Amino acid sequence: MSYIKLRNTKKKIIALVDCNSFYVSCERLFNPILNRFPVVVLSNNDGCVISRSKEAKEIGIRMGEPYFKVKELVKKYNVKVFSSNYALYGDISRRVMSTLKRFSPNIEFYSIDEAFLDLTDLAIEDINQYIRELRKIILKWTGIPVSIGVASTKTLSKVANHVAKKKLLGTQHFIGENEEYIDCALKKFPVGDVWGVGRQLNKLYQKNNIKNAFDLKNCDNTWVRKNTNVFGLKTVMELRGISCIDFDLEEDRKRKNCCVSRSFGKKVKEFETLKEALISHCLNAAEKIRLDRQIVKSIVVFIKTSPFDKSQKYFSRSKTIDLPFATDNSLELSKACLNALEKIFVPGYKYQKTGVIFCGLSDKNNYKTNLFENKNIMHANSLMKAIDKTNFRFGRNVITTADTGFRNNWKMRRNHSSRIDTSSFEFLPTIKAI
DNA sequence: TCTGGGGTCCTAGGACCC
DNA sequence: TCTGGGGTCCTAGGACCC
Repeated sequence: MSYIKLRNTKKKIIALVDCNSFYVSCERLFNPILNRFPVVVLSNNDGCVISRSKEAKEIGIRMGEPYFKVKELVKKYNVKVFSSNYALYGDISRRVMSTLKRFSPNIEFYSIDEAFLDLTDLAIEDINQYIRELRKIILKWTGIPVSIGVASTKTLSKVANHVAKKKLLGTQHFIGENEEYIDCALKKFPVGDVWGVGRQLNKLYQKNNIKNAFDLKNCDNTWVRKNTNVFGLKTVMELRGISCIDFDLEEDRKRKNCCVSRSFGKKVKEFETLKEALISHCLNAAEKIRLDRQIVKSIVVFIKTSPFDKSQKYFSRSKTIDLPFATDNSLELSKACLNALEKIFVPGYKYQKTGVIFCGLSDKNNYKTNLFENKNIMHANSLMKAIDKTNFRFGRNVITTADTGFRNNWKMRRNHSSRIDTSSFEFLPTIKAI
């Protein structure tokens, strides 16, 4: 029985390059004194720990843990704490990725701190030496330490990468090794840590006595397909060394959806404040899609209370609005958002979050204008261009609509920002020549 | 007091049609 | 008027990732 089409039986050589404690490494790059301390970076709103230095991991700070729960540890061990600075991390990420691109044209930018490289067709004599060299060059050129795992499939290269990190080797490869060597690593690898196995699948596998990656590799195909989905089976095949998760090589891949949402700094009850936050998110999303030259035909607006708040019943509601014409016009979009919010707002709740999702984005260039569309569309286009240009030059939200308000009493907490800005001269390091 | 945000993909189930 | 099977398309919700 064959569920999955196998395109190419030739064994591949796939490297996964992953930046170590990426956000922490970025902060340390501009402030080397931090190398002497445990460091953590917090999520938006200073909510959870999302990046930890090696030392922070060692004293027992867990990934994703709420900040207020680790404050004791932070104090005790003098941990340096930072609010996230995505502009900085994005910039450093681009430096790392453009360095990697020199090494293989077949590269998939998988996330802000990870990339897959297809090395199959390169003439590499000694793979081990090659990836060690690669690691050294990235550190030298960008200042960011990385780990590299190499194997014949993406899933196995993820395993190799974990092993490299855990053993503090920096690199680990499964290419050219015999089956027993790989199996030995898989036996020590908890099934819940396998790429593609989340909380639910882990629960299912544990219940069926599938404890590690080796157990999963040897599962019966029919059982896996019946009890999970096609992804589940692809993962199993990949553990066997059969590549079935393709590379996405599209470099300027455009997003299909665009979501902007934030938790509030403190809970919000009034419609007015919800409105101000929502419109502000809507304007940010609109600016994002204009930057990508995309337009949107349908939007979802949502409001919700905190699932952790025991003082009230959890409440969450959303509304989808289909626009008469696809657009990137901030004014049209905020009008639609407001309309949706009015329909879903229920007074009496302490809200934690609101947001907007632009769904099914399409390319503005391919869009044919409609006979019934507003004749003022050209004017609207130049207005949006003028707003975007001004905001780019003088800072975000210099020009905005009155609906976003002036009180800003919904804004998130950001008490530990390093405020590093790579486009500012102020942050250039000073070198003393003696 | 304080628990992130932004994506992608899959599936089940409903609506609709022949 | 009632009944059945099978196909397609759409959508909401869930699972997963970093």
